[in-house]
Amino acid sequence: MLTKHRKQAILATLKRDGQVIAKALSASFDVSEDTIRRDLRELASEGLLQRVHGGALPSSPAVGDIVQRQQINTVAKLAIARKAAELMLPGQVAILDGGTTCVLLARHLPPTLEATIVTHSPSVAVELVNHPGIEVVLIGGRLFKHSMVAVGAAAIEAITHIRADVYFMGVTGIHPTAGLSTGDLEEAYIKRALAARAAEVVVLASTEKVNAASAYVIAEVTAANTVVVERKTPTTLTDPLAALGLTILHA
Amino acid sequence: MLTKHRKQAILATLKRDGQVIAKALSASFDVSEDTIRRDLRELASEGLLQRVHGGALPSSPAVGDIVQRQQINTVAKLAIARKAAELMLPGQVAILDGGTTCVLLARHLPPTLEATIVTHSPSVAVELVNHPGIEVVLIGGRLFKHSMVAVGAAAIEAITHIRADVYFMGVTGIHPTAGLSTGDLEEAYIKRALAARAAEVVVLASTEKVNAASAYVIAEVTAANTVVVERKTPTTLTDPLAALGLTILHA
DNA sequence: ATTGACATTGCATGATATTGCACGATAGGG
DNA sequence: CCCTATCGTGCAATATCATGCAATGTCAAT
Repeated sequence: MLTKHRKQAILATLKRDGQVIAKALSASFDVSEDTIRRDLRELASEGLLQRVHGGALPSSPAVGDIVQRQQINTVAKLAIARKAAELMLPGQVAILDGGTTCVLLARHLPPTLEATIVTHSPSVAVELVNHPGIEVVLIGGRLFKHSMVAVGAAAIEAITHIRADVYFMGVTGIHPTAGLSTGDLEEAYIKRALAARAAEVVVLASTEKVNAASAYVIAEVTAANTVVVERKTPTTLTDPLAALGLTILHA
Repeated sequence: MLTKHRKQAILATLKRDGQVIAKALSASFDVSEDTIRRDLRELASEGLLQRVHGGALPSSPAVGDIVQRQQINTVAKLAIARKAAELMLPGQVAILDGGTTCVLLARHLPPTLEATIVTHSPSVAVELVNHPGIEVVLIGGRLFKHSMVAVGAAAIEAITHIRADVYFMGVTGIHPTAGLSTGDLEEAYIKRALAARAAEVVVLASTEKVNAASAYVIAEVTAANTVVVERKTPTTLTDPLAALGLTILHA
């Protein structure tokens, strides 16, 4: 058994069980506990796990949780959300996508604003319950857990009964030729349906999304779209989009 | 069991239940109460929880909307929710009402349960996102902010496309002659529609609801209903219902 | 094939962490 | 006010740890 293989196996076990115990590893690999301890120490120094008395734990808590995604790139997302919130006008009907940025947008709507928000995200809905002036319309459907939004035929059907002034869309990629894209097919359908029902589409994206493309295309990048990105080396990153006639707002 | 793992589990339990009891933790982790006390002391010194006699409470009171209502009669509601959670069977399709008790029910579903939950409450939906085995179907519609559930024609229409095995219903009043009632007309319509689409209806109510009546009637009290109430002077309070042939479960 | 540099491993040893128990102090309910 | 459950502390037993060192294995150059 090679050292490297053993370390890989340790990491695999850790990922599977959420923890590893030195004694158990020693037995299963048939090496001394000292060797395991050495392995764990080295893996810990590489940041691949977190050493604790008796074994080890994952260095970063379990992934996949929306709470966690919420914590990455918070500053940029907050800036984008604030900027986008300014675009809402009193009396408008706006569609809010799922995703952390849209939750932040909902949180930062002006407290005195009177408007209607349509959303297929329970998180956004919960966020808006305490806002006195916002009427909330919830789009139902099967809940896609990864991004926590309603998808599927029921959602598509419900969307056809809506007409909105503006749709705040979150995307995974904005690419000059690949267009607007996202990582899930069902979500792409939903976003396309929502975009079709709104007079104006505002895309919210941090600059890391610009020039990136995901598997499922939502729409072409056209002059009709407004993109809100954070202010960050604007010339280099947004030029490809500006060339397409997109309206670009820097947060 | 690693010490750190145990502490994480304590924090998770605390987050889930809103409180932890030293003795119960000692039993569930199979360590001495001293060890638990030490853990709680250390977690408290890190500001992760607040130590109290007999156990611990969250350091910062949970934020959110219905949290305030959630804090009244918590013990009874929690007991009811736990009892009702036991009624769920694998593979079933269940409808969950809005309301704090149903959120608690969602939170206490067995982690290994595989089932489908239909709900018109974004709060319940959000609660279930991290449950690996539960498929969530969201009923859309206009959001009634007071109780934070979807209501209106769109919701009624969506409900007609559902057939469920069981409907866990929250009510404001259970009265021998006035029947099951609630405080909002729209909600009453929704509850009636949901009840019509479920093979079995389980009413969740603390004893204070028994013999009370609100403005809008949902349904008559019939032998077909099961009522879950907390165990509290059962003879005096539930007798009027038992006389009607209701199945009564004491939590 | 041999040699030497280097990595890996297991063991011994002293250090540290964790745990359960004993005992007196304290808090809460009746 | 008393009684009981819970608490905090000191202490001893055990488990786990880090380190040094010697034995063994690996591999490339000769």
